[in-house]
Amino acid sequence: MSSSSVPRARGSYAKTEQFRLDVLDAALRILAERGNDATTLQLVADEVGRSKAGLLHHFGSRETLLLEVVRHRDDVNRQQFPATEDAGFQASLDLVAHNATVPGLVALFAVTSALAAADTTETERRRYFAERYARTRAGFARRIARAQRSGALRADIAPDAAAALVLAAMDGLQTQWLLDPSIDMAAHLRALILLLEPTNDEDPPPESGTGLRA
Amino acid sequence: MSSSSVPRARGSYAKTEQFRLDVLDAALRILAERGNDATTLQLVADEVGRSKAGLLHHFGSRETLLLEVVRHRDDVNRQQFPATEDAGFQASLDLVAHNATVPGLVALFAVTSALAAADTTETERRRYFAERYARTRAGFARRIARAQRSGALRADIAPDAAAALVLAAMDGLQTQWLLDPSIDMAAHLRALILLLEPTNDEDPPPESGTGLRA
DNA sequence: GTTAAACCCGACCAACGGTAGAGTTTTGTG
DNA sequence: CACAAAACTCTACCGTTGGTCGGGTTTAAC
Repeated sequence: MSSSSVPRARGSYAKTEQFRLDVLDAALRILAERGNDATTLQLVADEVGRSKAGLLHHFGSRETLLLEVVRHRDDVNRQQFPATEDAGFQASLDLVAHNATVPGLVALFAVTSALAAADTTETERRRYFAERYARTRAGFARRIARAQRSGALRADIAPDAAAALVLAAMDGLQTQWLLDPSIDMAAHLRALILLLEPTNDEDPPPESGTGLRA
Repeated sequence: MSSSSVPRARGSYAKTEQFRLDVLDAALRILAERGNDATTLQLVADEVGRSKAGLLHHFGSRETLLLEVVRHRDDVNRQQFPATEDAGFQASLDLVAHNATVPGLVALFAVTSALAAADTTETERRRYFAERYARTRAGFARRIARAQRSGALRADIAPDAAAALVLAAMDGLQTQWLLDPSIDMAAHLRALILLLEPTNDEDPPPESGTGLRA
């Protein structure tokens, strides 16, 4: 009775995983150089030598495919710039500095997060970004609260507010930088972090961590 | 020879201007409740009792129409929340508080500005937002510089950096708020402004202007 | 080796933004 | 007022797009 009537589930083929990665890679390349609207399923399919219908079989819809690209890049970034618990905002500053070398990727995130935020229904895209922002904010807030207790950051601002501000600044500066590449994202983010540090003509903190003054 | 062969130019019909405003109004309504992708020319045309081709005659393309919606709302906002030269950030705080009542409008701006920033070619949309951001930033920077000279704001941050940060925070907080309406945009923006003010346990500034402490 | 799930694609579809062209309305001018 | 032409408006049509469908092919578990 155990091996009848119930359709046994099976996994994917061996080469499927690699194929999916190839697609995400190709999609990212095309997105970066042609933009959101001009990135069609046909173009991506041609790039990987498959059919449009084949892509839809694996990803379900164009929107899901694009979201998977974002998700994958998030994973890569998270491995490359791990938010270590003690390094303050150094990881964030490194990430911002790195982002300044990959405008296509920054543009993809800007567009996708905006579309997610503008979704009127509860889509997978919206869920993903809502959870992503909440998680990032919580991580920032936790580290800020600790830094405040140790005296490394001024304590007259709520950790949640400071976390939301740092995250907002990173996002907003990206938009400004895309529109005008002379904007220095990392420098401006450092300026915000300096504002969060105690005024050092009254009680010098243990150490700064950013080593830039203005 | 003066009145021959040269086609004399003429203006629009009398009712055209009102029609264009009706279209922008209808488009904004549909955008707000259905989102960017679901807002089709046919829907807008039906809403104003005209044909799709009629709209294209007046606006040239869908993209231009959506940009005109943004441009018009910008004009309205600029009249309703004029950036008075002496009121510090009060006008910005009022605008942010007002925005918290019109999510559809906020979403439209978030999506359009992101798309503009992601445009790979030099589109009208991109030009508009680039100029808009540059102008806003310059206005902020000028008022911040003056406030620094008068001692109302701390002077250990470059006015350009502070201006970029305030603008970035306004943008970034909107995205966060759209994804999670429990985020208090105005409160967090006030928190940033407080960071920009001098630490008042050493040299009390003339007056605060925001009247909130945290 | 057999079976069924996973894969893959050509053909098709509805909806979209946009164009073409012909007819109608408005408006400046003689 | 007459009239010419710009401005307007629509129906019909087009190419592309994302997505579906059905049937063949490949892979993998037993």
